[in-house]
Amino acid sequence: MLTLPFEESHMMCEPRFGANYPRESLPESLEQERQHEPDRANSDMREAEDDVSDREEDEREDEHDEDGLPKKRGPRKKKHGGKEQLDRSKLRRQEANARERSRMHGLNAALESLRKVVPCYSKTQKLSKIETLRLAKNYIWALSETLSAGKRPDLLAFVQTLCKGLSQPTTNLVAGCLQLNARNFLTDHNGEVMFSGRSPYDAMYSYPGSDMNTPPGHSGSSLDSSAKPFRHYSYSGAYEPYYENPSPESGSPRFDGQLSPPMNFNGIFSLKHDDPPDYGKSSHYGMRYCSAPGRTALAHNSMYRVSPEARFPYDLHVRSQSFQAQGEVTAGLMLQQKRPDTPVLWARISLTCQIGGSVSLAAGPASHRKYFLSICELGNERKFATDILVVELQI
DNA sequence: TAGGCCATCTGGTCCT
DNA sequence: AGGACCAGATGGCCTA
Repeated sequence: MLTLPFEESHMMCEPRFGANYPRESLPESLEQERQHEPDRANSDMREAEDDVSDREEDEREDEHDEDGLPKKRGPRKKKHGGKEQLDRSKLRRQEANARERSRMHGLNAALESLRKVVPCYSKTQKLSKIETLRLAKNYIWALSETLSAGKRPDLLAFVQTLCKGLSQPTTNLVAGCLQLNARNFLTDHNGEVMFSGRSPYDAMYSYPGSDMNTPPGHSGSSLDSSAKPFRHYSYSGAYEPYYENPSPESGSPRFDGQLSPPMNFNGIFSLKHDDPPDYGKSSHYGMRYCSAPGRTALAHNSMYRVSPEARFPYDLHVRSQSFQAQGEVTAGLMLQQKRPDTPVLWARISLTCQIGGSVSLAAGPASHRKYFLSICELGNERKFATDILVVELQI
């Protein structure tokens, strides 16, 4: 960013505007403050210190008290020696700057490694330092709570704990990050898993059945309707070392310092950042289609409507009227949130078509206001139109 | 354009 | 004495 090569650092060491900011122009009060509270002196005042220190020393020689006697004073500062000493002083300052720079880089590196082990790691959209620290604190807290509870927590409670004190954008990010991982385990209205695809994370890390891992007596959360699709907690990877592997040091691949927590391992950010520039900035949301190269657009005039079940202050917009469907197609549906102050924790979307073929529901992070539909096995060369699009959002 | 975030410089303080 | 650490100041970049 502003990093300059060390060779150029001497340019930065020059007084930035102190040289052009004569002390005579300082307000008297500031000048007095500077003398009596050196720790609060502004750096611009400090800038010229080197240049004026000798002059100050000379001026003090003439200071006398009310009785005309020389003021008592402490040990006098050593005057700058010759040019050599001045150069040495500058050199030491430059070295100190370099050390400080290096120290801050180390600090930033540590912060970066922290970013990688808290939820929502993204190379392209980094959490700020303060948000990283807050999220890390919340994450530790949430995991500690989970450990002391001895059972898998409610998703909502977990997310809420994670998001405490975070800014709204970070809150959205975290919530969305968690929920997108759960999209493959969503259930339809009958409670059946409709999408059996496996995410890269699933492929890498075996996922325990919730029934096997639910401690006795844990009959689900009080938010049954909302939590139902997430009975396989997407964020369970964070707990799996605890549930599956009693010893965190026993070689779990999840926290080897190389991988982000599983909840980040689903490409949500790649989706996000692969967006065209105008996509993310658009205030209107509609259908968006992401198809692999070579896939053919097969259908047009898809019709959508929000079912009466849609019960929230959202608008549904169709961005495009065509599907590209051959083999598997992923389409994106975006919703416009009328009340951005109200966090939406998850979305469930179901889609039926006039033609045959399996249509899977999908869901995404409501907080990102993007919902990706997976439409599989629609068949080749067959046009179709969607009949009903049901969107449910949990607020 | 204001505000947030950041890197850097800088001097003071503490520690070895 | 010198390095580490800290906090204030400053200016650049980015975004709403």
